[in-house]
Amino acid sequence: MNHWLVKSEPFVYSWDDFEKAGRSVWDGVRNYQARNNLKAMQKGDWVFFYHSNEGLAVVGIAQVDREAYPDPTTDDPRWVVVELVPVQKLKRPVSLQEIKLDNRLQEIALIRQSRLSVMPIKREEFDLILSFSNDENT
DNA sequence: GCCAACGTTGGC
DNA sequence: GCCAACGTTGGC
Repeated sequence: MNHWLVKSEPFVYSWDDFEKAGRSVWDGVRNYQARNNLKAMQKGDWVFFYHSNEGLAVVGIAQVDREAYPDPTTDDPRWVVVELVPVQKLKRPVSLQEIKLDNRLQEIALIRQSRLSVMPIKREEFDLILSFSNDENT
């Protein structure tokens, strides 16, 4: 069981769009590192849904429902997609700022490698961010 | 809107 | 195989 974080620009595809649709084919990834992460996803893995550019926060939890297969939006065989389903919206969004402020989260790719759009995240980091969202005071 | 970081491309 | 030029992403 692995944990991941994917980014989406909310004015292109937001958590609400995702929830409304009930499922998403995660296409358009054109970066090898991100692609390799997509390929490593297994059905049932947990995935944080992060709003980039606007919002700048983790907003919800998704789950991998279908593992990598060729990206139907291109003939190029190098690229793949996975299918995600929404699990639940976070009680409150956890902002990038908060993540940056916590010593225990300094190693996550969201900070270290800000341009990567699909990244692995450690279980402890996942749990910590999740605990932030359940804490009204932060 | 700007710019830093980083990936990709192409000339040599 | 190196590196300059260029494009893209994403935070600020």
